[in-house]
Amino acid sequence: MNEPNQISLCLVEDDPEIGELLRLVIQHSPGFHCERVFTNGEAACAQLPMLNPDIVLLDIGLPDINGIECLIKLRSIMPGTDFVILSVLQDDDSLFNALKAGARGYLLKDTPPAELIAALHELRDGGAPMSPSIARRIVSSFHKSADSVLTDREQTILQQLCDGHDYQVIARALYISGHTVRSHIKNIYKKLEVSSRAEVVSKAMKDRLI
Amino acid sequence: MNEPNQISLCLVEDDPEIGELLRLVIQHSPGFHCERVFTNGEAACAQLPMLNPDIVLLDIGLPDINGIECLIKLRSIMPGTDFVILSVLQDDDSLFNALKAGARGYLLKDTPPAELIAALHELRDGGAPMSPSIARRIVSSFHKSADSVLTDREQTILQQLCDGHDYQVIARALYISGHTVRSHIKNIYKKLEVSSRAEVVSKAMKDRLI
DNA sequence: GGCAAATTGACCCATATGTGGGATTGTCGG
DNA sequence: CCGACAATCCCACATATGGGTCAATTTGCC
Repeated sequence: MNEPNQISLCLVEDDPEIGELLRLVIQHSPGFHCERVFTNGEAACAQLPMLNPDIVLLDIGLPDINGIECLIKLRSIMPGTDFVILSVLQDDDSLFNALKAGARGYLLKDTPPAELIAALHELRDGGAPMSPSIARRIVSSFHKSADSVLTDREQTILQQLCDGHDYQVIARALYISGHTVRSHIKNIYKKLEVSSRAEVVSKAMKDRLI
Repeated sequence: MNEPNQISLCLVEDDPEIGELLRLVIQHSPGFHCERVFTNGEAACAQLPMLNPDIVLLDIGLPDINGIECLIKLRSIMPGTDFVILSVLQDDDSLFNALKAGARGYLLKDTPPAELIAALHELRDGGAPMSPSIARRIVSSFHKSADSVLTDREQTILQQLCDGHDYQVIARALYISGHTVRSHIKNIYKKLEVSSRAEVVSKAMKDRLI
C-alpha cells in the first residue's frame, strides 16, 4: 500500500482543524506518509493495531479515552510502533505518566512544523524527541536534591536503608552499634515525617534524596 | 570583561587538541565566548568558581578527578552555571550519575560542531541538550517494564507496599484479610527474590515495576 | 472433566522494627 | 563559656514482619 522506505504515521487528535493541519504538514514531508487521523481514543484503540503504523502522534486531552490510557492499551500489542505525545498539557502527571506508559517522545502543540518534522527524523534515527522545556523537566527530575535536611551520617544510613539492609547489617557496615543505627533511623523518620521502612525508602527515591 | 549579552563558557577536556578545537568552534560562534580550557579536574574545581561562567562543558574521563566528582563539588557553589557533559562515555553509570549530580545536558563527543552550537542555544533557551541516543536511553529509563512476573493482584499489593502501607491498612483497602495480604507479599518476595519491605520497595522503584 | 495457577484465608514462632525514654562526648558558632 | 546539634550508645516494650506450612475456592485452559 505504501511507497517503499516510507515511514507511516497516524495521528490521534480531537481537534479536526489541527489534525488536518498536521496531516498536511506530514504529507508534504518527503519520506513520511500520514495514514489516518483519529479524532477520539475509542476509534484509535480499535483500529490502530490493524494499521500498525511506524509512528503514532498522540494527543492526551481526548473527548473519550485519555491519550495515556490509549498508550497503555496499545503499546504492548504494537511493539514495533513508536508513540510520541503531542499535547498542550505539560503538567508533571501527564508528562511522567506518559513516559511510564511507554511514550518515546513528548512534544508540545506549539512545536513549529519544521521542528516537528525534525523530531520525526530524530525519532527514526534512534532518538527521543522532546520539546526543550520538557527535556529540561525530565533531566531535572534526576537531580539529587541539593540541600537535604539530613546530616551526612543520616544520608549514609538512609542509603543503607534503601539498599534493604537491616540495622544489624548497617551497624556492622559502619562499625557502630545497632543502637546507634536505630537512633539515626529515628531521627531520619522524624525529619522526613515517615514511620516505616517502606515509607522512608519510597520517600527517599521519590524525592531523589539518594 | 565580557562583551555584553555574550554567554561565557569554560571547557574541561583533557585532550588539548580536542579542547582547542572546541574552543575555536565556540569562539567563532556569535554570542558565545570561551573563557578557558582546563585539562584536568583539579584545576577546574579550583578555578571555575572564580570565573563563574554561564556554561561549563565537562568531560568525564579526566586524568585526575572524575568529571562527575567535579560536578558534585561545583554545582552547589555555582548555582548560576549550567553544566553539560561532553564525553565519549555512554554507559549507564556515567549517564545517570551525571544526571543525578546535576548535569543539565549530556552530549557525546561525536556531536558535530553545528549541533554543539545548536545545543548551546537550546540550553540557554531553557532546554536540556542531549545526543539522540542519550535522550532515548533517558526516556526509556522511565518505561514501566511491560511483562512483570507478578500477577495483577500482586501488582496491586506491591503498589500499596510502595506507598508505605502496612498490611493491616492494605487489607482494609482491598477488602481482604491480613492473612491474604501476607500470602501475596510472601509470593512477591519469592518472585522478586527479596526478603524485606525496604528491599521490595527499592527493587520495585529501580526496576520500574510500578 | 481435570489440571495449573491465582486468590483467598489461616496458624505458629522467632525476630525485626517502631517508639518511648535517657545519657555521654565532641564540635561549632555566638 | 555556653547552647545547639551531631554522633554515639543503652534499655524496655508492644507490634509488625518474615518464614514455614497448609488448604478452600475460583478461574482459565487443554
